Order: sequence, then structure tokens, then C-alpha cells
Amino acid sequence: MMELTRKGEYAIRGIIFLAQQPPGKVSLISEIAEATEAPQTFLAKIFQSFAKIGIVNSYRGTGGGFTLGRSPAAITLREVVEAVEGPIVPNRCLIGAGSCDRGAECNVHPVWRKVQSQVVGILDSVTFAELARKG
Amino acid sequence: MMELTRKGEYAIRGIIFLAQQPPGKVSLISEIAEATEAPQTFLAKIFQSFAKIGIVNSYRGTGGGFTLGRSPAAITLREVVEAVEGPIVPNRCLIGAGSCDRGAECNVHPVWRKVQSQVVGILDSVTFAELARKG
DNA sequence: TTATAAAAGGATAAAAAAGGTCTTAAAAGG
DNA sequence: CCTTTTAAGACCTTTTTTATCCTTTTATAA
Repeated sequence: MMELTRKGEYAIRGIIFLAQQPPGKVSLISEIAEATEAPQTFLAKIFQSFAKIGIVNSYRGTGGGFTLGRSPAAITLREVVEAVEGPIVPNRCLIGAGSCDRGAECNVHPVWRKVQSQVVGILDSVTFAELARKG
Repeated sequence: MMELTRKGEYAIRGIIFLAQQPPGKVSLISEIAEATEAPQTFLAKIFQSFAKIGIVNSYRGTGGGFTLGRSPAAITLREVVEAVEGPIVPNRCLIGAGSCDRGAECNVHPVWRKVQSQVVGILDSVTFAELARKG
């Protein structure tokens, strides 16, 4: 339960790699894929979606590639995880009003809500500045 | 991310149902399935696996059915969730030594470890005595 | 302007997991 | 031995994951 998918793993490793490059360095998807041991075309898809939401910048053509969209300290683990895996929601019932008819009288709901807030809190407190630190 | 599967939902609802029955009452799988709105044959599979690990007792033949294997207060939410979903492991790398070659120098691992211990702690603290309470 | 480099986007597909059914066997009671 | 009820395993369908391939678009440089 609660396992990160490969997509999530590749995404995190990819962003860590970018965070470890000298500022301004543009990295090819082929470099990133090799360094993170991720399938290149798959990683490319992930980075395309990251470019759309501003986590990375992408540049086409000769000399193109990817850079981080913000400083590593301004990118949280939560943001990257949710970008690829969707929102952190331990129980379907929490998703939206009406999706669970047991809502009111169900004693399990508050437990999941607690789990959710704890996990979100932890992932929100970790930035890629820390994750990229070597040593 | 972190979503409980239907299997997990049915399992929890089924155990809550049993916990709400008068002590000693034997319930048919058909009753439990109807009450929890779960597919009967699917729920039967889940309860078979629960019988093996002692969460429930099963009785065949006329007058047979299922009862809780222990008092509701002695069954934790964690136990039921892990029985159907497998261990709570946010990152594959935590599963076993050697399954991740990045272990030592990886800064993400401690974060997942923290997530794991928080979630396990919460689910361990909730018993079916509380979950079965009505009102 | 032509060639080259690189990401973007779409279509497809294999593999795995989730979700569920069906059939036969075994146990218990009458 | 007949009925009721779970046990066990084979089987099937759908969805999600994990990719791959091909074409298009954008950018650069000769």
C-alpha cells in the first residue's frame, strides 16, 4: 500500500539530477535518463508535464534541453509527487462531496483524513534543495 | 496516491459489520456482502484469507458462517489493511535490503521512512471497537 | 534556406494489477 | 445421503502502469 510508481521514482530522480547541475546548465533528456536509469521516452513524457506546470523549463532545438523552473528550495517533494501521482488521498471517499454516501456516520473517514494531513505535511516540508545535497 | 483499493474498503466494512453483531452471532457471507454492498464471491475470498490469519473464524455447513476471531478491540485498522493490501511501504526501496542500490546516499529514503512510521502509527492506534461504534 | 537538433504530441501496445466470476471440493447437520 | 455453507483454485475482464514509436513543431547554426 502507498507505493510510489516508477513514474514517481523517475520524476523525483530527474528533478534531483537537475537540482544538482550548475545553475543555468541545460540538460538533455538523454543525459537525465541515463543518469537516473530511466527509460528516455517515458521520462520525456514526465518532463513534458513538468514543463507545463512550471517545475522545469524546456528549450527546443540545438542547445535545447531542460532546466529547473525555480530554485530547488522552492520545489517541494509534495509538488513533484502530486504532479505525477495525483493528489494524496488515502481513501476515495475524501475526494469529493457525494462520492461516498457513508460520509457522515462513518468512523473511518477521520482516520484517513489524519493520515492524509500527516503525509502531506511531511512531503510539504521537504524541498529539492535538501534532496539534492550530496554526501 | 495512497488510495485504498476496493478490496481494502470491502474488508474494512466487512469487519466493521461483524464487530457490530451481537457476540457469538454467526453471519453468512451473503448477509455481510449485502450489508456492505460488496460482491459476495469477492468478499468471500477476502474473508477466506482473514480466516487463515485468525482475524475471523469460519464455519462450514449448515449454521455456518463467519465470526470475529478476536474482540473488536484487539483488531487494529493496520492489521486489516495490511492483510489485504500488503505492508505499508511508501517506497519500493524500503522493502528489503539490496532492492535499492541507491540506499546509502539517497536523501529521499529517510522521508519515506518517516511517512511510513507516521501512517503505521495512526493505523495501529485505531481498533475496530472504535470503528464499529454507532452514532 | 537548408540541415540539424531537440522537445511536443499522439497512437499504440505489452505487462501487471485490480476486480470479479465460476466450478468443484470439503465440512457439518439433519 | 441430501442440503447448506465455506474453501480453494482456475479463469476472465477491465483498468492502470509502463513503456515504445512516429510525426510534428520549434529553435539554432551553417
